[in-house]
Amino acid sequence: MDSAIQARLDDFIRRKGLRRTSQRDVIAKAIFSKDEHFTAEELFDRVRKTDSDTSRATVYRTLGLLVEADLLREIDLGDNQTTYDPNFLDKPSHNHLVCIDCGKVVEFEDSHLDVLNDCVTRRLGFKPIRQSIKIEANCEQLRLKGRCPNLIATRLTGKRLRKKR
Amino acid sequence: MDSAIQARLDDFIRRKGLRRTSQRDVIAKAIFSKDEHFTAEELFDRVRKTDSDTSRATVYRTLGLLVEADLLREIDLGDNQTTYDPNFLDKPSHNHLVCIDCGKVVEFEDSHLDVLNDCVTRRLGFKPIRQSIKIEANCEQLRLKGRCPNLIATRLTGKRLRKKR
DNA sequence: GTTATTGCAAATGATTTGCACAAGG
DNA sequence: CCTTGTGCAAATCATTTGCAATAAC
Repeated sequence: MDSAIQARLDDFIRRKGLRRTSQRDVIAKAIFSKDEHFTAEELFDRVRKTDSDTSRATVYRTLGLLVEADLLREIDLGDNQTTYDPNFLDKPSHNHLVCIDCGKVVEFEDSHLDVLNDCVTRRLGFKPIRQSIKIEANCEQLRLKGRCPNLIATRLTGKRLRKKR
Repeated sequence: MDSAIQARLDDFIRRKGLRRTSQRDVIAKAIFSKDEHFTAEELFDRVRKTDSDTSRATVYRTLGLLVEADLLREIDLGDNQTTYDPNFLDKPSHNHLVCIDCGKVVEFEDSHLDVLNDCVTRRLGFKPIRQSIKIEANCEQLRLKGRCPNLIATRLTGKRLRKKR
């Protein structure tokens, strides 16, 4: 994990009068050693594999902490659980495209979108704080080539495909 | 309720080999007599007040039906429940601005955003299906005048303010 | 030593579902 | 009639919480 992130976390913990614990370290490391999106449950599995006996409750609590510290952002991908995105530190205003066919999530940035969002918001008499754009789309790979490598992987694991419960 | 909507619903029901029931009529009327966003629970209350003894389960099931018929759209306003928006028939590509201070939701349309979304999606090699832009913002009313009429109403009812559960 | 943190299991809250009965076509 | 729809209560599922035990500082 980037030491800059560790520093920001330490800082946040100190300013809040909280405590640095082994569980929090383990969780933060598990998160920021990748740039993948994840759900609480996925993170819990990852943490469990790595080492400790950190509990599910602590994972949830730490996630809340990291979101508050703005090291992590909650995003909504349309399944019914919160997805966490660790990439806002590097790309502060990216957005998400979700493939309806295979569930793949693509991040993108477009400064034009930012500008327009800003304009719209001010025009309506508000001060913009945060925007989230989610585009749902169909896979061109699938349409053109009749198959999509990601689709197969997704179907195998059952992960991340819209689960209309 | 608009007879065009009734017609579309009838059509959908017939094509699917389903049945027109009094409950479905009551629920559809409750929804489309207003242009307000609502949650399942709010709709259930509304329906209960109007007349029948329609059950919560039927409300949920009918909501699913109407979404499938594309007469209604699910949107995510950041509280932890699905909000339903009946205004996509009139404004097929509007988006939502949510005031962080008072919870007010403002609908807006901006053709530039549509165009850009479309470009971005194609650039990434996908076929755009649906986009949802949610802008979170601060109330200018509150900042400039020190008060916001909507805030007071919201606090009184406790409805629709972000409920970080 | 205090006070924050953790793990556990039980609680929550929105939504879904199984089933026996009721009602469209 | 035959099948779909409904109400009810119980079940789910992600997430939160109360509480006694544990660990930071």
